[in-house]
Amino acid sequence: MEEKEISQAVVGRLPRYLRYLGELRDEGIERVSSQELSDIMHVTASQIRQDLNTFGGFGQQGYGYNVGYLYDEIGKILGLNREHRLIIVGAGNLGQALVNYTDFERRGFLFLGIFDHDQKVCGKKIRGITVRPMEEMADFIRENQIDIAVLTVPKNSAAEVAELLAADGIRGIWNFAHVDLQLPRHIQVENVHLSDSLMKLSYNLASNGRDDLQWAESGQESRSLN
Amino acid sequence: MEEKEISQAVVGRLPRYLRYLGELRDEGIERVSSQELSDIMHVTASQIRQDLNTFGGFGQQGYGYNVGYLYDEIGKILGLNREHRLIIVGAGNLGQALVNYTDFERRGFLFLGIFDHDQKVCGKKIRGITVRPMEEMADFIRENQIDIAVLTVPKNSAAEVAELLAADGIRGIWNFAHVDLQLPRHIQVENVHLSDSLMKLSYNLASNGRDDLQWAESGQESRSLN
DNA sequence: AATCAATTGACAAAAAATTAACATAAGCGT
DNA sequence: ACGCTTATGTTAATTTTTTGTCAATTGATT
Repeated sequence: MEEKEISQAVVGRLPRYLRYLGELRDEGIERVSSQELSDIMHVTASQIRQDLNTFGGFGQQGYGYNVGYLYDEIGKILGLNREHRLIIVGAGNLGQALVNYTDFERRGFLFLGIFDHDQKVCGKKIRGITVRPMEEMADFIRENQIDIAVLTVPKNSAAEVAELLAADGIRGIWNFAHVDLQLPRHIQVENVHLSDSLMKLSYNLASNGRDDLQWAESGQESRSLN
Repeated sequence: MEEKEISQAVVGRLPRYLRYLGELRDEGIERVSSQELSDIMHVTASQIRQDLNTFGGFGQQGYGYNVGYLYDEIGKILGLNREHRLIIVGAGNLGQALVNYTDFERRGFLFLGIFDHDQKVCGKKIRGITVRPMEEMADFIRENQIDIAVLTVPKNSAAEVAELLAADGIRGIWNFAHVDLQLPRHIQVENVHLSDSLMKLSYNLASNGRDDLQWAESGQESRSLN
């Protein structure tokens, strides 16, 4: 299945390509060259071509790239062509905020369950989804073929809960807890360490004045955040 | 002031060093070698020494690093020794969740104001902070010496609001809106593009089975955020 | 049909980041 | 005090990432 080990740096840029291609598509633009995209996105045309070619020849010499086609292909690469079934673990403020953010659903990320240790919030409904006690989680994951768990529990219980999730057959964890999870390698972990991000901003404020690139991309770090 | 242009890759790793050093310190451990830290954090000892030396010689040959001292120094580098004064712009679910997350305050990031366009939420109190109308924002920023704005408005109004903030003298923007902001270079922007992060996770699930590193760092990265 | 302009995909070069190696300095034990 | 061990800071090597270049291919134009 796998070809030759694609770097996370490249993968991290794909969502941004997708976003700009979506905008072009919505404007009714059918074709785009790497140079045009370069001008809009402020990355080199060479990098765009290199990145896209990592996954295949989506363009045509002398023509450029078909916006709609490229959009779809990148979406497929990112796994957006298939449905993802998620649960939120930890019904605190952040967990609730994520459930209420409907953009994810439009991308095929379906929030199917919410779990919390606290009996007081169990039973409460958030956007139509009932908060359930942790005890029901294992069965729920299996019965509803959940593949991703969003971990929004306090940092001191994160490791423990993550191990439960791993045991219950979860394939990926979107980790908002401020710890590094140690799990079997077949389980994918994507960290969102908000305080790390804020500290990076703080650093860049402190070491001010420098002519940093304003146009960095998120993650990796943009530079931002990432 | 500035020495020789420090890479964002290095900066992005500092918060993680800080986190592990804080844990060691809390355990009462006074000294640590790059090799010990390497074992705990799963990065090479060489990288740790290289990273730390970017900012100065914090260690001592034959001894290692003093945990408390190193912790403090990294904190200073990240600007955590001084107070940061923030406002939240956009009192939606995410904005409210961030205000309620008290860990930031412990690091010296003080939420002093919340602003929203919607008259219905104005006047509401979130953790003691009153939501104010956007019209009052400019004065508030000046009167309270706000340096960072947390941008949690919908993506279609983000650019507009960001320009207001820039005009009002904000120095940094922590941007949760799913757009790239185009602002004067002296304004630092740190992006948190959550959907990008989720797509990365989706990719790594799709291209499964690969023996990806379980121990990647956030941002950037890491394969996280950032 | 033939030429011209545009633009990719591939390869090469350059730059950046990571890892390795090692000389040097500090502590520790005898 | 002396030698041995430890572990940094630094330089060098390696690897990865990014950027530049160009032949080859397509579409447009005459």
